[in-house]
Amino acid sequence: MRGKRLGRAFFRRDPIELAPLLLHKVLVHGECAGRIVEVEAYREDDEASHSYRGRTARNGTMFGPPGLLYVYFSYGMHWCANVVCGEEGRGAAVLLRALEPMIGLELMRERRGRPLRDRDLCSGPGKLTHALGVDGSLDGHDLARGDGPALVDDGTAPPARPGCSPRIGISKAVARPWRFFVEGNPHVSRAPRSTQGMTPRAAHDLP
DNA sequence: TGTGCGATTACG
DNA sequence: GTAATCGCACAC
Repeated sequence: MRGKRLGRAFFRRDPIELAPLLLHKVLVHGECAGRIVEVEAYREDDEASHSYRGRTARNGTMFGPPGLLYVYFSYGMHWCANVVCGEEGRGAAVLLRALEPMIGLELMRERRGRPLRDRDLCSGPGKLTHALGVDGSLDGHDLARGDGPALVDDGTAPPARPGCSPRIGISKAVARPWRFFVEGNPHVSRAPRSTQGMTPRAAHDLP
């Protein structure tokens, strides 16, 4: 994987600004790598965010410095990975929802344990962590330095016009269109794979 | 100390 | 459409 590891300054932004910038960056872990094609922004003043009611045992990592990996256990079965962002102590993060597999597809298929098409390997937040071997032991890992998982810029620019839609699987703040994805990419987790004419700017005025 | 439910997935 | 599966957050 040729490219440069993203440093802490890159992550020191509002999640709604950072989220579309993460599209086309590459998540690297061990022998596997995949290009980010779908993310969701979660702000601290956002009822759908784990950080909305302040720091707890589960979400402590969200309040750490930007660039930490926040990994939590979902539905008693799956791990989900986020990138902590904004100033330290804020409680903002971007959820990684789908990757386009690039390297280590056979290992991904082996981990996932099913005869899957490429597009089924990492097309969901629980799927991508499983495929890349990311679990709770990596909660709090610093993506900005050292070994282990990294976010890499391989020179591919983010999409000029990312898709934008409401976030998936939440029951609060459902109208906020803070899910961003690579329009038309087959590795995106699920419909809508095309934008609904929403813009993140408009979202700031939504309940 | 009890319990409802979730930033999901896979299968019928 | 819905079972699986369990830790967390908050009510009691």
